[in-house]
Amino acid sequence: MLLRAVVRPAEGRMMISPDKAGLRTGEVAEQAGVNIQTLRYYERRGLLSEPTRSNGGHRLYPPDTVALLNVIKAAQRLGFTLDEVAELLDTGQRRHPTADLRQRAIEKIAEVDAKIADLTAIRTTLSEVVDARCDSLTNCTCADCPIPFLTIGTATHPDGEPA
Amino acid sequence: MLLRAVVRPAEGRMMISPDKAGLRTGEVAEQAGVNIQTLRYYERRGLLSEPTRSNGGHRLYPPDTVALLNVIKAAQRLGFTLDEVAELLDTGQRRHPTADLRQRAIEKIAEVDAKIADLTAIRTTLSEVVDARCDSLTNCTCADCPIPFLTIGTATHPDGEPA
DNA sequence: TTGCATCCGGTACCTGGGTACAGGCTTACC
DNA sequence: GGTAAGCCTGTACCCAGGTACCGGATGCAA
Repeated sequence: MLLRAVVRPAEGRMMISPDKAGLRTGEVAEQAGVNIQTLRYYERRGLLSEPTRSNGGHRLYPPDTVALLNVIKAAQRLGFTLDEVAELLDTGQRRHPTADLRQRAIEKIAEVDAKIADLTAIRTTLSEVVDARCDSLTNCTCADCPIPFLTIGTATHPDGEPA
Repeated sequence: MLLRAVVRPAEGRMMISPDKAGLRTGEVAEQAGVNIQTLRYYERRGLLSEPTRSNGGHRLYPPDTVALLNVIKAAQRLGFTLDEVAELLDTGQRRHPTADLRQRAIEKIAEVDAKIADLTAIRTTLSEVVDARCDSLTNCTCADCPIPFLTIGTATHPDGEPA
């Protein structure tokens, strides 16, 4: 397992989990910076597998859960939906996933490249705007106006799916 | 006005708008690849200004509306919310917007740079996955596994706002 | 002037990604 | 054993960004 979470020693008396038992929802939520409800939401969505439980039914998470949540958050910020993340994680846990994982990775690279290209284009435009050559988004009076970044971006969703 | 829409001659008998009157909702929607409802939604949201009307109350859009919709769609794909787009467009139409527009552009550049950095990081990871060095997202057995792209991405939303 | 496509406003609904709340049970320290 | 923090399930709600549907009015060509 490569996702090694940094499990800090618990601080308050309430937050100390018994040795070896696992992290409680509050601990995981705090360390990962997410809401407790979000943990259960992710469990429902299949992003987190069902953790073990205490005798009383409280969830006890393995310590690498925090790192996993960071993976999820990073992937989300990069434009992957929760379904895609779930799928990727699921794929990553199967027996001989190599070919499948590779294929998904190849597809994702194309998407990522398209996004980078779009962002780079708009970044260029923004820079030129900052360089005071533009005074308006729609009524710019400057000569060789950079604003029509309109033409970019059509590659991000090549299949025509809405953004 | 720099947004020059390519106004194709109308094709069917139903879709011919009277000369000079402007484009009808259906024409705009079709040419821009959006739903008619979306046009009215954007109008409510302030992204499209209220078009002129026929005597009977039907909307008649200026021809550059199609190009404007392409701007909106491009900006959206790049992670701008409709509110942000509306604000930018609005700013662009004011009397002396230069300083304001520049400031917004500067702020956006930082965001865009962060996103590009994130995407570049994940792209690298994906490439390495494709290079067959990884067989799993969460249980990879390869030596110097690239998968913890977990650490990236925290710069995209520096103010802690959710993704 | 009829007939059909299109458009109108209004309202309700949908998906994705969460959050909040209620009412009750556990945990853990004293 | 008492007590407060924390957790449980279930359900409802929120926001963004659209979409769908309704009953009725318009546009326009034949």
